[in-house]
Amino acid sequence: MDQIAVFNEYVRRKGLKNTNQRMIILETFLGSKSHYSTEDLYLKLRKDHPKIGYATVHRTLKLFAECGIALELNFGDGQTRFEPLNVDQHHDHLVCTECGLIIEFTEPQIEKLQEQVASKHNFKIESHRHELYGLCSTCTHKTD
Amino acid sequence: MDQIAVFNEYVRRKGLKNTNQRMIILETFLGSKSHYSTEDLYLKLRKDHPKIGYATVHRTLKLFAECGIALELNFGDGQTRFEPLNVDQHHDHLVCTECGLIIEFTEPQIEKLQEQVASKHNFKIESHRHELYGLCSTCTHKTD
DNA sequence: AGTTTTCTGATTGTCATTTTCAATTTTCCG
DNA sequence: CGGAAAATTGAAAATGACAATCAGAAAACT
Repeated sequence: MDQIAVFNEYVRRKGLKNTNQRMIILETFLGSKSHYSTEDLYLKLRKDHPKIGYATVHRTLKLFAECGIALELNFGDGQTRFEPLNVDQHHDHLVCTECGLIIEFTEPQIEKLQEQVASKHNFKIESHRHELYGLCSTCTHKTD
Repeated sequence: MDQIAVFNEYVRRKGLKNTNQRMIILETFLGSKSHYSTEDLYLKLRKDHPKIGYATVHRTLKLFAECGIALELNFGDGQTRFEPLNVDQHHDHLVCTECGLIIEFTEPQIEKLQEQVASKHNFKIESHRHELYGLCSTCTHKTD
């Protein structure tokens, strides 16, 4: 079941409606590897679909997060970002504090250790977030 | 060197001033295990020190973060929290999405794996953040 | 003590996000 | 199909956390 199917299923189950705007937003959202803020996606959409409002983009992104096909990211810069989420393949992030580059990584061993930590505290993990902040290889070698 | 000393040192080095308000805020901040938002700390302070303004609390917390005796936390609920930081002992967080309980944990092996991930990408870690969200033992057993 | 510099606190500004509401669109059912 | 009911849209305004402003107060320096 792909993301579009998940979304349609969610819409049906919740008695929501399937609109043109939502489909356009979903397709644009999925068709990129980026980590979009509402602003980013709104601006990108505006080129081809100038009628779609900011509020709609924002509400739709929240909806994506709600139904599990998008993940809300917050790198502490005051902008919530959303990334397309593939249920099977979770990943975490390396964030360059200099240039903003975002690298994704997975480390199954860390995931496993997390589970151990959680069970030690009788804690049931629903989600997690793991971000490493620092300098990417390019910025490390820059002379400021 | 304890946090108060670190702060005083920082103030001296930067040519800042050592005011009553800052000392009161620092003591109150250190004297609790909590993870304060500006609002939280402001309200707590107001009981004994109603003259201290919100802006001062906010600026002072930022100052603490700047000089390294506090850590800014962002659990994605739109509120930045600050926690007293002991330089020697880093820890991460388990956050209960139901009741807001925050448990601290440390896992040296995870730290080590992080370093490996970073070096794989020629990335130089400056800081990181690792949070596990889910249900604490109490909330797991609640019947909603 | 006097001067200079920083700090304080009330207020205002800013910016991302959320809500509002009238008009529109979709879905459902006859 | 057609029309009612319900949800959605988009522009605009509201909200809320955080940051900046500024005149008066306090601290540091001489």
